[in-house]
Amino acid sequence: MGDQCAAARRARGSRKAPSQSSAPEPPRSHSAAAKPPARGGGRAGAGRGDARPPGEHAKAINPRDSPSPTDPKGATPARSRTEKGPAPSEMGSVHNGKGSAPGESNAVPSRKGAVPTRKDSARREKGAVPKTKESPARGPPAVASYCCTGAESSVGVKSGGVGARRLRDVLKTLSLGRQDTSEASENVNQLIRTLVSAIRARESSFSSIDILGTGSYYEHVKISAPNEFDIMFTMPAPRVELEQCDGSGAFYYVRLKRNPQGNDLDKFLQEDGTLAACKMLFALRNIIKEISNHKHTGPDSLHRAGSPAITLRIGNPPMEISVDIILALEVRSQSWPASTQEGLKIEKWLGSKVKQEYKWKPIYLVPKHAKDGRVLKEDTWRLSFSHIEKEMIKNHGNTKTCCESKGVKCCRKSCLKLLKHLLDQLKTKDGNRRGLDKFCSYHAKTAFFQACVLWPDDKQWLFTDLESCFQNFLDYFLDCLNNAYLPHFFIPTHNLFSRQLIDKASSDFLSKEIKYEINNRFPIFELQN
DNA sequence: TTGCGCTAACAATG
DNA sequence: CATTGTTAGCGCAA
Repeated sequence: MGDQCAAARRARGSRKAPSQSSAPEPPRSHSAAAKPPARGGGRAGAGRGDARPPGEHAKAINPRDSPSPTDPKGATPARSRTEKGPAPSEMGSVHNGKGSAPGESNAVPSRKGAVPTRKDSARREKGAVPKTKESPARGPPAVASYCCTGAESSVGVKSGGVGARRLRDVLKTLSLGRQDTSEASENVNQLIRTLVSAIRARESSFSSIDILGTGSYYEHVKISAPNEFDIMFTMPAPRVELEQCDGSGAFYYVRLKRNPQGNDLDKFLQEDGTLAACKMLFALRNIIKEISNHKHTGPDSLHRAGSPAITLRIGNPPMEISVDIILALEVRSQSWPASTQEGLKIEKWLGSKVKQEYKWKPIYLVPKHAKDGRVLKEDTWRLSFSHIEKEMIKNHGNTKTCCESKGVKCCRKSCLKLLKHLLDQLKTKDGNRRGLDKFCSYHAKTAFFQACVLWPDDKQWLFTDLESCFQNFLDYFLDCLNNAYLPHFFIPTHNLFSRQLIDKASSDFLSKEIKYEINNRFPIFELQN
């Protein structure tokens, strides 16, 4: 999926010289307790004293724990920016969202929701970095934010400093063009409307499917180009019984509760009474294939084994769009499975009321093979919470007015976009080698939600603190990698970074690459896509 | 089913 | 940098 896109455009350089700037230590600090970190970020350094958080912090800068500062030139400066480099990107990963992981869950570290906290990070990687406040880690005055190069000056640059400015410039290049979006959405909507009406007419079992846009485009966090659309075809299901089929708590066998008069799904039942995911997917795929006949790519490229999606491609290369159709059973009026019990810990962030409302919503089941060791179990279904994820991203503030025209703008979505972009670029650069192909945008999204819980307050995500917030977010992501622990947001026992899913080598490699980017002010962001 | 009102996000303007 | 106009998506009601 994914790919380049037209985009190469934009990007121009022009940014001011690096000057110094520095932000007075970004507040990164929040220990798990979440203190208000951010603030301060760039803006004036005013009393740094106060701004700094308690905890450790210090790392304010870049030298973060990375073992090697990689930074060659000592402190600094100036980086050459290559302004133009090709580089297609896009995380191709939209891949199947969550990975499939069998039961794993390996040890879930005890820190439950808490998450690592930067102390953890500090300590891993040799204790080297001191992190106490005044003594920043490595010698140099580290100061100043990663953005600034050695110079210390802490003078604040207004809004954040050079680093912040660069990040904002990067964000700008990630935004979707209006014209492209307009054309893409029209084509996609047209396609979907056609498909749905044909499917409804052609197969009575599918007569009540409905459309639910999910994924980054509909969450407004799509980056670079409107070239990937995820659309669920939801199908109301009668009451069902779920039988967990592995230890992850994400995969299930589905049985219909007795229903005297039968129902639309009967034809997809197997002898043991379970609902055959494969059969349903197959039926859907056939209809889609007939309808979209030849027009879109060849038939068999439609569906990747094990993936819940049927992928259609429309348009031509410069602006090719991939549309993922995902069949989903909608189960309502049933409480969520036990494995979700400890998940969705959003009380402090969005509030218990909101949580309760979410819990009343249906859950979805998408056809996806569970992998047990090396055995593929077919006809299993995976829980999907795409609708809630979309809702949370849309309504992401601790206060009601977050990001409203009248309210204060936060940088949550920006941070997520930047992380996605970073992963995309790294994958592109390394050609998905060294295991980077195992990472997908769902990891970024999950880490994002966890970070929102870790730092629930809007004040911890002020847009003016973009730079330090992004730093903190990356630190958290690195912690997850290093601890091999990134719990699924709704199913905490499902560890997306378990060693079974992501081997140590892959995770160490990604971790190293990210640290390098951090320490060198994200040279990879200079590449154009 | 259609249309209205609202929001988020672009894009142009100054 | 703030303002304003435009568009897509979405929920709601006629």
